[in-house]
Amino acid sequence: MRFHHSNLSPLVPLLAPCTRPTNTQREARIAEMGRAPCCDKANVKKGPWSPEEDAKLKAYIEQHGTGGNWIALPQKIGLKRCGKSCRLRWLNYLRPNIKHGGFSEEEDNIICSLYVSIGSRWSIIAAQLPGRTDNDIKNYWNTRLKKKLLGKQRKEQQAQVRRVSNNHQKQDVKRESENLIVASEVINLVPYWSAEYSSVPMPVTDVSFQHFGLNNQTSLRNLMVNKLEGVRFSSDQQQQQQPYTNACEIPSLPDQVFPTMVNHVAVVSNETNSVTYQPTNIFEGFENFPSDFCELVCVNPHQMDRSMGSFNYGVESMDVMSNGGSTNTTSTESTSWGDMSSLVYSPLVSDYEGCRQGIPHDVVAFEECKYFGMQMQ
DNA sequence: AAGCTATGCAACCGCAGACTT
DNA sequence: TAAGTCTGCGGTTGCATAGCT
Repeated sequence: MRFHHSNLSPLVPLLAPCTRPTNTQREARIAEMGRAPCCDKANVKKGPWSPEEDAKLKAYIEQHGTGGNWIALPQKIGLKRCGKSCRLRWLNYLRPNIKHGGFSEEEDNIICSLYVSIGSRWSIIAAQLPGRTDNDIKNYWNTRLKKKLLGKQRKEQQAQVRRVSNNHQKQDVKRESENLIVASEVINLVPYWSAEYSSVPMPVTDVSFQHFGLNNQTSLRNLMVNKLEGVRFSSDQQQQQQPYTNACEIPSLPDQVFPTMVNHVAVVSNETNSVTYQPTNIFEGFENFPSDFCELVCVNPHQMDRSMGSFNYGVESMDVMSNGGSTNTTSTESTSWGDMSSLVYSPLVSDYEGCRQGIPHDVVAFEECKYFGMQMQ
């Protein structure tokens, strides 16, 4: 266990008298007992970096490396900066081969495609774009790309509303709305690993990506179904106990799979804390489901991700109950990305820090891909 | 030219998880 | 195994500047 004297305020004796502590004393005690601040905030400089600071940091890291300890780094160099600040400056600005601005159409598509698939996991997205930082991509998405896509999305929706208004049969409206999902700009993005983007290196893993993109209705449906399926919505108990260890094992889902999700819901009584099951249509209240979903996917995929997450939690509770109240180990799998340790590394990683100290980002992406039920070969 | 608003981007913050002792 | 420490991530903030009135 490491002990930093700097964490202890010299003003506070270790055996303080039992009087009401001042704020300073309280903070010092907290520092003693719990998590220490990463740096002495009173003595660190904040704000933009000067060229001199940049030069010092760059020169030191190029010569000695980070030493695996960002906290100690600024002291060694003589910088009055927080270690985290140094790390950020290096990763986002000073390290070699960083590209700033000037995102190409190709990069736009990659970002959008991945955002739709995995949400705001910028580090994973950045790992697929050599020279780009997660911060850069995040900023680019928030300031430009999102607006760009929203503009296109609105046009699509307006055109679609006109088409749908001519269709009076409910069934047809539903089918049409589903097509809207697929037709929307975001969904139709060509998957970045397709041959069309030949200049972008294909991820090389044991399992190569083939159909990650949501470029057809089946993929989209599978995305949703598998996300739900992944939390054992199916009545197939055998399948419930067998998490997919390989995306190849994800069964192709029959067209009738949606009706199986119209099932039962756990109702918790506030008074007795008992749980009962009531038959329900889980899409109740989602009469506009397809278009709602489209909006989530196209306008705020991250929100969709969270929405699906709440689905997960709801379903997990069913899982627990269906086991007679015993904890079900599989429920963890449905909320985490699972154990990735057995998966292989891919050479397709950004070069810095040995892929951020060995985190196989594209493997994470693969896991997520698997999680979302994307098809792979 | 001055003031206001919108935009872009660098940097900060807090949290979670991994690692270490 | 528990608790301290460090790193990395995503969300947010604040400043500089461009564009508009």
